[in-house]
Amino acid sequence: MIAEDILYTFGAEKLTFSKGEQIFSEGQPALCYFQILSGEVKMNNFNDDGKEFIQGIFFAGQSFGEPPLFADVKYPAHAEALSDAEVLRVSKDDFLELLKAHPDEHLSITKALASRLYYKAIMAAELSSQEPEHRILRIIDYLKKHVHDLYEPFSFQVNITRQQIADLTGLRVETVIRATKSLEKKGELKIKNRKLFR
Amino acid sequence: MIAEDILYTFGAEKLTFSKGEQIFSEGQPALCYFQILSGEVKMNNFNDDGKEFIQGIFFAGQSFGEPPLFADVKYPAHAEALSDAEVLRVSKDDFLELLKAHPDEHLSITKALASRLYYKAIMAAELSSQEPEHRILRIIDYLKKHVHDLYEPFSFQVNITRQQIADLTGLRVETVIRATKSLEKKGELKIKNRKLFR
DNA sequence: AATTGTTTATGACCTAAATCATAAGGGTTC
DNA sequence: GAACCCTTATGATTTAGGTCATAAACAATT
Repeated sequence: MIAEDILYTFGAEKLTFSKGEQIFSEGQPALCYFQILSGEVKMNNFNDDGKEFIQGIFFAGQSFGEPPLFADVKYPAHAEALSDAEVLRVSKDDFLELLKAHPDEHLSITKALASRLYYKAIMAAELSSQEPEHRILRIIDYLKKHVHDLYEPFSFQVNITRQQIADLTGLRVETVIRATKSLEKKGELKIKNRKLFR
Repeated sequence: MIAEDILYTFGAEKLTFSKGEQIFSEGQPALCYFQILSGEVKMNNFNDDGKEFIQGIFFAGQSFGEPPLFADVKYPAHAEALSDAEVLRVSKDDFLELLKAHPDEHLSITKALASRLYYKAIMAAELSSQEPEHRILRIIDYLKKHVHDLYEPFSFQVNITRQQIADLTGLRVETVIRATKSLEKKGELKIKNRKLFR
């Protein structure tokens, strides 16, 4: 996350997207840096039979879609506004100039990439083999700890749907519903009128 | 990948590991930057029932295990020498000094992180749902294109075992063996005395 | 208040991949 | 060259999770 005023001095434009709107698409060349001012953005893929996989959900203050700027590849996923959202956009060239001019901001981008890589590494190991219940607890714990900074037991009300959990873990809704019930029985989760707590 | 001489000016030590030796372990705090001079290194996890998942395989010239240096978290996986290997090691503090002093090297690290993130994003979508045959072709294509820079059909002799493919994809050896046979029938792979070609 | 759509819920059934067992080929070491 | 181990191979069986169908709870919109 880069300080707003710096972004503006490097030609940032403020864009607004309404809920459900596409920000960029899988396969497009990466031309811009994006940073969220307000709202939420998800990055996702669809496999051959239309099933969605959510790569990640991003919140105000976070940037997204930078890796292809550095790696010179096409976007590996779509980006879509999950709610009405305001986003700052900086062209690739300006962005690279900015990093040169502000080493401390460069470092903060590197840190953001590193922590996403950390999350992906954990999820990869998890997705590869573990049972549904493990996978579900892992994203919930990730959201709780790394996104919402909560640590008290059951202090976190899961604010995404069972369907979104399914799309983040590669499971099916029904499986998520059954697994969360089973997790409730085991005391790992609480369910208060349909809302999950962890 | 950072120029060797620069690493030495920042206190790099050359370490040698023999095949199978552990370089660091999951859960340890990340204290050093590592870059491979010769040999191969894999990063891996083991799940509750002992099944291995290979996060990635790294070759001469590549660095590994940097994300936790930036993200201030513990190692999410083990690192083990796949062959006898020589590795340069720089302490975290020296490494961060190095990045400050050499913005261009910092950028190359950022690029390395970005391209790994790209790979992880693709594999995550793949792992989440696709059938075994898809998954297998994806890592093979990744190795062919991004690691060995080959593009001619069947020019790439897959140099990892069926077991390692299984550990990279989260499948079982038997499934990999059956799927590769089926892929050969479909003309996607060739198998010449047990070796896979793509 | 009625309508429509989304989210959660549950049961029945089916299928693909894991599991288990067993073996043969090839490489390495003593 | 015997012993050992790893890799590839194949068949039989099991099972977890996907698939399909159906519905109730709730939210949003008219």
